[in-house]
Amino acid sequence: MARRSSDPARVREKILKLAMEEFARTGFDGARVDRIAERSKVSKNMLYYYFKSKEGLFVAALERMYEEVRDQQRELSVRAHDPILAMRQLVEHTFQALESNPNAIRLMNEENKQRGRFLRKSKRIRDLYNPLVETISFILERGRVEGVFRPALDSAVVYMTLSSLCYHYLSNRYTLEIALGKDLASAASRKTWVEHVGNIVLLYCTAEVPSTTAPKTAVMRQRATSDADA
Amino acid sequence: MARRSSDPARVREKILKLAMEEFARTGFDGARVDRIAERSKVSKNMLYYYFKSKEGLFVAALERMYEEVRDQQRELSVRAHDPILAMRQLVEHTFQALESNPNAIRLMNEENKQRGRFLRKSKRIRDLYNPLVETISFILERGRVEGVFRPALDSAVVYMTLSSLCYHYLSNRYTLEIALGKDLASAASRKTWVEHVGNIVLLYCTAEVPSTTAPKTAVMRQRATSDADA
DNA sequence: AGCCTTGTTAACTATTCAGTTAACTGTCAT
DNA sequence: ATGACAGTTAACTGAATAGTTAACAAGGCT
Repeated sequence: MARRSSDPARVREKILKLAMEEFARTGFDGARVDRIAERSKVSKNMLYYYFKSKEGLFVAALERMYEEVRDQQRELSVRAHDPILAMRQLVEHTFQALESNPNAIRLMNEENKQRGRFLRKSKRIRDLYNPLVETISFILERGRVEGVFRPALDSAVVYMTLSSLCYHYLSNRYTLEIALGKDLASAASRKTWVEHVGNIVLLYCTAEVPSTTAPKTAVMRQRATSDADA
Repeated sequence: MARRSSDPARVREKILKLAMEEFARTGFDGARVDRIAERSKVSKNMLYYYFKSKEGLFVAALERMYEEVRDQQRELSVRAHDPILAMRQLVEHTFQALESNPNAIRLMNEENKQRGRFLRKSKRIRDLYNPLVETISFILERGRVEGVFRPALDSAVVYMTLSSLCYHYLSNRYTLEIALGKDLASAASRKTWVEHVGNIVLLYCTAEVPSTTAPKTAVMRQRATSDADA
């Protein structure tokens, strides 16, 4: 026994991956250290060897998740296009990113449930900037210069608006379905919602540059295709 | 021992109240039956006597929470006023209701985390309709008749929009603060955000009734006071 | 060759937790 | 009055859980 695996880094990595799954699936309190060990096919003490405690492992999982999200958002480069199209693509990208990474939503929810107590423990996470906000700034500036967006738009507000609308739809699917008696899981519902989010964000960005009516017309031309509305 | 309390209903009620606290604070997995019993100052078996199991207690707590939320929303009667003002008041009310009832947010989050598994167990909850959607319908209709809102607005979409924007701000405060490096807890931030949500929703409701420009002007007059934006 | 360091296992421990049991106590209908 | 029933308690049980220990195995350094 105690045979040496070829590659310790890989073992650590495997534990981390399985931990992310477990923590995302069940939350911190629901997660079972034994289960993570079993699934990683290493002895439980390995988790303690590499991560020191259940909390240590959770923080490591969170950090990794944030890094993955950042990398995913870095890959986005809608920057080339016209601002209205770019903003619409950014909304779509944001929604798709969240949709395709449910673990990220669940881990963030867990973190909020714990009132940010784990975030406080990780300088690493606190230092991880969010490239999405920069991308938004870029698009807003471009739009302002071209005269399609109003001036003095705050990228943080735009970020919060679009991410709230995308995130909540996915994160609170079950209670929303109860409140509305609608199915939100279907591809059709999702598509309609994403279009709605795009409309809303663009409406906000283009509204009231009182001298120009041109931009608004542009948005609405696109809106026409989508607005049967969920 | 085994002294008889004056009022069994009150005992049951006390257990339920403390259970709501505990489940909201720590989630289902983090909640401790012993702790609820201790705080309710009854023996643990009382919880099992009245609610059968930890799950039974959780479902009862959820049901109660939904009833409270519904009652709270019933009390709202912005119906009298002009539609634009009414919508703005409705947004404010929604935000305040969520803000003043953090347990509700936490229990709903828990329910979503569990993929609606407890909702499925409670016909009671599934039958609890949400009066807010009706109120929105009412305001939208009024607005349509008066020509300030566009026709064919879907109340469910308006509901999802405003509740996402209010809920997410409160529910995901910690991760949002990390992403943006801003304080969202201050009264000032909250006020600005609520105004922003009002603006966005009204923008959506009033946009593109192409013949009339009057309503838009009305919205914007109000917006002027608020839009330093978060 | 020998030994220190890193990686690894299996078995153990102490505690915590959901749920159970058995006994007891007032109250109310007969 | 009496006995069934609803309400209540304290103590118990068995399983699960986070974390620990001791021993050991393979490379690399001297």
